[in-house]
Amino acid sequence: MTRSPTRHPSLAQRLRARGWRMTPQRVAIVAALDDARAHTTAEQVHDAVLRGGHRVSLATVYNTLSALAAMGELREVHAGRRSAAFDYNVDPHHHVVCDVCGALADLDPGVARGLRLAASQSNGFEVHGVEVVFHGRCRACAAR
Amino acid sequence: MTRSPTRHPSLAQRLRARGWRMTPQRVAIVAALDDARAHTTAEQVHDAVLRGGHRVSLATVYNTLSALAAMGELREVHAGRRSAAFDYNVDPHHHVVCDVCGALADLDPGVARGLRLAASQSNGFEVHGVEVVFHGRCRACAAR
DNA sequence: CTGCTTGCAAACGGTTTGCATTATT
DNA sequence: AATAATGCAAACCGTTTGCAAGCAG
Repeated sequence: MTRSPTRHPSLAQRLRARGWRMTPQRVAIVAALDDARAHTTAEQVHDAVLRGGHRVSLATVYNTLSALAAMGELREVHAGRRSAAFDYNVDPHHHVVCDVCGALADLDPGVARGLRLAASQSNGFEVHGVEVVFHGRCRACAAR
Repeated sequence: MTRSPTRHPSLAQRLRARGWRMTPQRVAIVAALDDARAHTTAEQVHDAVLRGGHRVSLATVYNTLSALAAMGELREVHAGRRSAAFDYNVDPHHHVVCDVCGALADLDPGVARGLRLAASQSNGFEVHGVEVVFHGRCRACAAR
């Protein structure tokens, strides 16, 4: 089969290809992200790394996640007043966030399809992205 | 002309009607809000009050704006990582925010009309509100 | 006179940074 | 060896809070 040798399927490989030094800390952080494959905060990633038996400072987790977000390997989501979430899924989609417990869930990607165009016509604004966050109560919190 | 005596057109009057003690600090804050009639941060309101020759602590501004938001007289908007904005316009509408200078502008209220229903069908989620924030660069920042 | 409101200053929580040390390439 | 990444602790910034003093109703 013909496969371009410059394609790197895993996150770790893509980072290596970008010239990233793959320190044990970065390996552990990337492993935690691959394992979760979901919205995670810096603290959650840090906890997961520690639980895995590795010692990484929270500052390094923050720096690493921010760098990954800056290069488009993660998407940073600021939902409400709580801490930032880093989304493993970088495809365009939106979220619902629970006002009570802060839970973050995905919304159908078909929703809000025509919105981007509409925004670009607003005040000569140059649109880079859209953050659509519905807030309310998740099923669990609404039940009690 | 027939006008109900229980209707209070001004913000100050509505607050009085709710039993709020109209201290000089609150009068000054409300005056600043009425004057701006726009998105303002706590700091901006504080500055405006000081410029008007009144002495109000920043803590009081924060407490007052939060209370007004809690009673629906302002809408709190969290756009991106910057500080919260308090929106004088509480009617449903959305925003565009500049990644460079943080400027916040309104978006056509017709946009995103069907979104709320869609969200309410997501995971049994009970929707209280929607924050739709487009980000990118405003005309001024895109020009330089 | 009652108790809500204020101001201060300190605490707070998430995040970033300066700098000396360490480790990858 | 050269250079990039780490850890620590302190700084940071927006926001909140505890408590004594003040003032509106």
